[in-house]
Amino acid sequence: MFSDRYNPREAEPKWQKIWDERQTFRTENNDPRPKYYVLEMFPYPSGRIHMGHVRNYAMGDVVARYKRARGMNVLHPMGWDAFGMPAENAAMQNNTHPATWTYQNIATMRAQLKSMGLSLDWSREIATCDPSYYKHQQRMFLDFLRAGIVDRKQAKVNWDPVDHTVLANEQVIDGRGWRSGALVEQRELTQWFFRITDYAQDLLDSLQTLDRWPEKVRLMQQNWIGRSEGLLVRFEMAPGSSKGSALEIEVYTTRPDTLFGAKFIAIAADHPLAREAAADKPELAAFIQECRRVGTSVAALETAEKKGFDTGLRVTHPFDPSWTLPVYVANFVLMDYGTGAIFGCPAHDQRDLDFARHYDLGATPVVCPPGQDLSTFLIEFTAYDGDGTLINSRFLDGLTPSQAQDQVASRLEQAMLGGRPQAQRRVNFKLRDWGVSRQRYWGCPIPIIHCEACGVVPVPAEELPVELPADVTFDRPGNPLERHPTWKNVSCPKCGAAARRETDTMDTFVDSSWYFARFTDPANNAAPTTRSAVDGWLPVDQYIGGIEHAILHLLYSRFFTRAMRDTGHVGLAEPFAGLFTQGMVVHETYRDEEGHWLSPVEIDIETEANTRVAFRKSDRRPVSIGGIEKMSKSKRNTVDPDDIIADYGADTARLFMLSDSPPDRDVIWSEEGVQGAARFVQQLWRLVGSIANIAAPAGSLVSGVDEPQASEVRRIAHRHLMRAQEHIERLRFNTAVAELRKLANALSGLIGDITETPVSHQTALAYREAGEILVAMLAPMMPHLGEECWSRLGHDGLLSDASWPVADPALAAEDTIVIPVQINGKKRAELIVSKNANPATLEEEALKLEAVQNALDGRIVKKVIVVPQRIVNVVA
RNA sequence: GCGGACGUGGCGAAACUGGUAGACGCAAGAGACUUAAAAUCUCUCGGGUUAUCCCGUGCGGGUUCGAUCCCCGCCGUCCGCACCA
Repeated sequence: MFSDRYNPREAEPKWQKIWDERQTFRTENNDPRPKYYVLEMFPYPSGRIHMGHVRNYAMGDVVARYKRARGMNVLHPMGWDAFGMPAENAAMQNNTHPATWTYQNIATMRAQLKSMGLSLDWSREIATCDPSYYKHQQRMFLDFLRAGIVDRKQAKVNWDPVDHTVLANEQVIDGRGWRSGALVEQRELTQWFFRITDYAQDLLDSLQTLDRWPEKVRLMQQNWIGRSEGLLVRFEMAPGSSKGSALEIEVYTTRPDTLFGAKFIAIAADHPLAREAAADKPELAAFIQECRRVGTSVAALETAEKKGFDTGLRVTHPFDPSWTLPVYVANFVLMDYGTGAIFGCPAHDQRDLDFARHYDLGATPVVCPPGQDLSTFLIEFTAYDGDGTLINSRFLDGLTPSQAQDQVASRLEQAMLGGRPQAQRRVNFKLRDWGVSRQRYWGCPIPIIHCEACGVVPVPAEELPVELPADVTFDRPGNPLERHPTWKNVSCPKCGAAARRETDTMDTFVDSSWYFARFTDPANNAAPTTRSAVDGWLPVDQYIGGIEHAILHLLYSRFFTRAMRDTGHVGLAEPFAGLFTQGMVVHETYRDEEGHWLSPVEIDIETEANTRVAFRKSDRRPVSIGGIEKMSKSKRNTVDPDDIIADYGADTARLFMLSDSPPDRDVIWSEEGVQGAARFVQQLWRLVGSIANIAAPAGSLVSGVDEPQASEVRRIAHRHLMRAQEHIERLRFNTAVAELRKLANALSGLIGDITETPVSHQTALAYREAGEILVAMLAPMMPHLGEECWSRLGHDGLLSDASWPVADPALAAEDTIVIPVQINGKKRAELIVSKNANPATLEEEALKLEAVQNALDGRIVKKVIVVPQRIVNVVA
């Protein structure tokens, strides 16, 4: 046969154009078929797509195309997470406007995504930086404000003194601003907050309902929310101790059972009492300053010694008026958890022990481990935090810690101090309210006006959106909105007096917290959502993205959906019914003799004596092959999707991203792997060609006709179809590809065996059916090849409009099966039997086998275990 | 420190719910075709002094007729959180 090669360079643009012209993937809201919403995390328009995008969108597209073929009304939209700092950084560096930069990137990346042949409904495209999007976000901000979900309060934030802006915790590296390198300061600023903590319990409880989420993500969110049950206990100032206003110190503890082991009280450096005590103690004031400076650095926290400063104050033990405890300011106590004060029990908390050893405060054990002799039980270097029996604890002696906790709580709830119960049970969360204020330009303006007389005044709904001014400068650090000559000067909507516009913008995570809802009716100009549309489409049936969003984006979206529900914008709480977190794309790294990183396109790899060696293309100098790492610009181990698509075609790139590695694990990009995928594309093309050559054009298959060859073809086609379906349903794309390869191999083998031509009518029809099954199976992964093959098989319409073949289990079933026969658990023989053979027959047939008798060697059969259709095990 | 995941050929991996370990592929080797190369096709490919046998899923135990899978204890790798009282 003459050259029969599939040419993706011609075919792919052709089919993309046809899909586009016929609006094949446009989705209507009022379609009667069952809905399926598949969504991949939308990209940040950074400039160009990378291989991670290719992997993410290839997976989503398989699901979308598959569900579509199975007769569902599939929503598969795409948009842009378009606000954010890189646009401002680019503006500063290149003197372009953030909007220009962003929209250029969007245009580039849209074209790249289109070249992948994704079945997206582009008519629903949204960009979060578009006023038609953020207008609704501003409206919801005001709805939330009215509903008490938005708060304005003072908070400690990371302040970069060089760039004049607040930084997120992630942007502070070793205590320094990631851009400026300046030491970050802690500042008290008034900021806007979303009251996510009001939803903490529900966000935690509802994790249990997310049974199609990875366990790992649920656990991470659970830990992040960080619920703990404990006790608030107030310690009275010892007589003559208090010089200031405070009469007591309130601590939070989860271990009230260890109260008789208390040796000290420690308060945070920012505790009001610490400040008060520092007023007449310069050394203490200096210590507090020191704590604040070190406070943010993670590295410093790891190594920091437990340090404190004795305030000279003393408090009384709640159960013994004659027992007083010293009060320290300590560097390891956090102001923003619990009450910012603790009681220290050195024997049963390692941090307290470290601290107590430093200041010689003692460590009386009060919980004795099981089996330990209490007279010899000593705490030296390691605190004991396990279970046991209470000792040295007066009325608690002999109880378990949990009994003692309850006992202490009950007693102190009864005891009165200053006219109130001395203690109170309290559930505490690590989760903090979500600070959304950012002193940046390229974000959604917060629609608020500050009036001298009226205070905080919402921008009236009819004046939304509050649009970003276009004429801004980036020649200096800080917020361009703040120094814009006119933008912030407005009159108060309430009293008409001169007022000031809020110049902070929203955290970009707000933008991505509801875009999935907006996709359901992106053209609604009057409201963020159309209830009939959003309630019909949500939840997202399958959400796919990187694990790096396990907490932030996914938790914020869960919160935001609840807030939208409580303000009437949606009718549910959980936006994502199914979540899948895909692995990264990784690649080998290369360095030249000077240690400079080299890109894969700069080198050649050869095999010498069974070892792979690399050379630089330009001068043939040796290159060392390094570890396999996440593709990154700094290590230069990236591969440009455009290059791959130009060289091999989108289908090959997609196929490779889906094969070999399980989708939740990292996939290693390799030239050999891509070539293997490309070979398979060609193999499929040739196979479909062979089938097209023998297939009869008309007539229909008749079941029950005894034509072994036809039955065999149908059997393998239906069997692999069934299995491939299962793999796709479970998002096991690597095994789905394997199933496709098995079918292709089997069909190639059968076709190669054909000696008689022409084949019988039934056999020809069976091949035709098998060919269509093959093409249907490959199409979700390789859609362009799918269409090309479909038309090669003689179809006029689009495969994208055709329905999925119906797998027939009866046709797939085999009449006879091979069953292993074991003796004492070791395989000794095989038994070929009818599929439906009953256990008695199986046992009888197995024992008759010569191999079995030989292996038994005269031993007496004690027992025979028969698992029909699986195994026979002879116990001798 | 706390929490979690993972550990199978030279490599990526597969194995349903405890039932033939290594499917499918990559790399490698041998051969066919070709003037040659590419492409394609055929065969081999966990280990063992070559077998109707033995060993083998990180290591050591256990449960079971039977364990990659379940239980206990180690070792290693990776990830998340991290002074959260």
